[in-house]
Amino acid sequence: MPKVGMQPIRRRQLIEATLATIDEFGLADATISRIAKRAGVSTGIISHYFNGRDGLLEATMRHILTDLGTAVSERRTLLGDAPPRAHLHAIIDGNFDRSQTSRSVMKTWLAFWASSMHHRPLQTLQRVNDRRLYSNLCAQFHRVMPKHQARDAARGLAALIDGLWLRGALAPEGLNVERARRLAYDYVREQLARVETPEERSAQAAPRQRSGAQSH
Amino acid sequence: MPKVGMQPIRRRQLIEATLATIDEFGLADATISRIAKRAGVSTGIISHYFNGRDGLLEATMRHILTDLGTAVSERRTLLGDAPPRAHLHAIIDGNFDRSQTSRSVMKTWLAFWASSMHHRPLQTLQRVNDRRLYSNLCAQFHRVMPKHQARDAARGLAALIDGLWLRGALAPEGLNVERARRLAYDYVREQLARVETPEERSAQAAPRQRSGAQSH
DNA sequence: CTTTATTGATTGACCGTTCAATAAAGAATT
DNA sequence: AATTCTTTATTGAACGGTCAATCAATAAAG
Repeated sequence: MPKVGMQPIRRRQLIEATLATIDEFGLADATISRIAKRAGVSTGIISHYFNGRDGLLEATMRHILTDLGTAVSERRTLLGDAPPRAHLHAIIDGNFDRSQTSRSVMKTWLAFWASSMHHRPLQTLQRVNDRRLYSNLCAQFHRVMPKHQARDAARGLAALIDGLWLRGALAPEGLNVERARRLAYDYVREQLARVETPEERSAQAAPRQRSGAQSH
Repeated sequence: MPKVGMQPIRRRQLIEATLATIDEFGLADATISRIAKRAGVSTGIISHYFNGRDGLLEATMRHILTDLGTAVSERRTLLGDAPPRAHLHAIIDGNFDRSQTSRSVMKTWLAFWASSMHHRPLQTLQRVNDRRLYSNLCAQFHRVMPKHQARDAARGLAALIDGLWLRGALAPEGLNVERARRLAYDYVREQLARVETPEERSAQAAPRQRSGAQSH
């Protein structure tokens, strides 16, 4: 066997260079020649390891998504069957993990969001991720409130997270992670406090869950 | 004077064609030849009326922003000094106005957001708009709560609006305008209800009710 | 006639991909 | 230990294609 083991090294280098290049020039002007130069390799190597520019971009998005998934599940596995609030906080914290809140990653995310509307492979990745966030949130809220209410709480929280994140990416001062988390926590608190609000309570009287009363 | 008065007609045509083309192909592939073909004119006309592609894109973003501003202020001028809740609802409604929730406009918005990170003229427009939304919200919340609390309420609501809007643009089923407005209304209600929460009350003293008794 | 409106072929720049050629690292052989 | 040998790694010039901008020429309205 000859010179081997370069693949994982080059892939990491190139994905890193892609993030930096998108950060500096934007997705449209992140040409393979710029990316290759930043990674310190020739352009041909990109096609060799990623089947061209599109493959590299897709791999870059996959990389960020994997980091996000890890950031969330690392926090949640520690929790076991902790109360919903703890899991919701863990999901929030994962979404605002350091790996997701650097300038280059936020910019790349936003670029991919826009691009995913017209690019099938990216669209698939983005939708899988969206649904995962939503259904994780929904499952936790559903532990303490009826399904229709849990759905709305999840929709609201998912939108709030994405919105904080989006505004952080666009704001000149960047994202204030601590404040973003606090605002999301507040939203969780309000939603959980509404569990037994007068309008919702009128139907039943179970102290913890209302497992019998889920009509749409 | 010879043949005159084409400018406003062509400008409207071309902006409309730009929105449709971005909707269909995405910003990166919205070439002047595609836009011109859709508008039924030649490519040269774009440079003639907009000083090139960038000018057309900037004018398109300006056009959407103007519509947004109109949608909001039309609703608010009717209100006079109505209570904060009414103004906040008007701002929400304006942001979810029909002119802002069509597929092509939402897609274009998202594309411009991403692009504005690397393109000065778009960045300026986008930031002016961001600040306008934030400070409008802030001013209304501040009428019934201390400034620091109003700021957080405004930050949260702004993020929620943008997030709902973003997720609507990306979701396969599109944006459910009614539901988005309801979720935003709910957020407003919760924030206004917190006006006299124990933690916040220690400094102030205004007559209000406790424990979730809101009027519509 | 004069000015505005409009065309569309041309031009120059740049981009992604390809591929023949070269380098380098281990394995096999001597 | 020196030598081929073989496979992977890597280069970068060449190619075909596309795009935005330009501009000389034409059309049309007063």
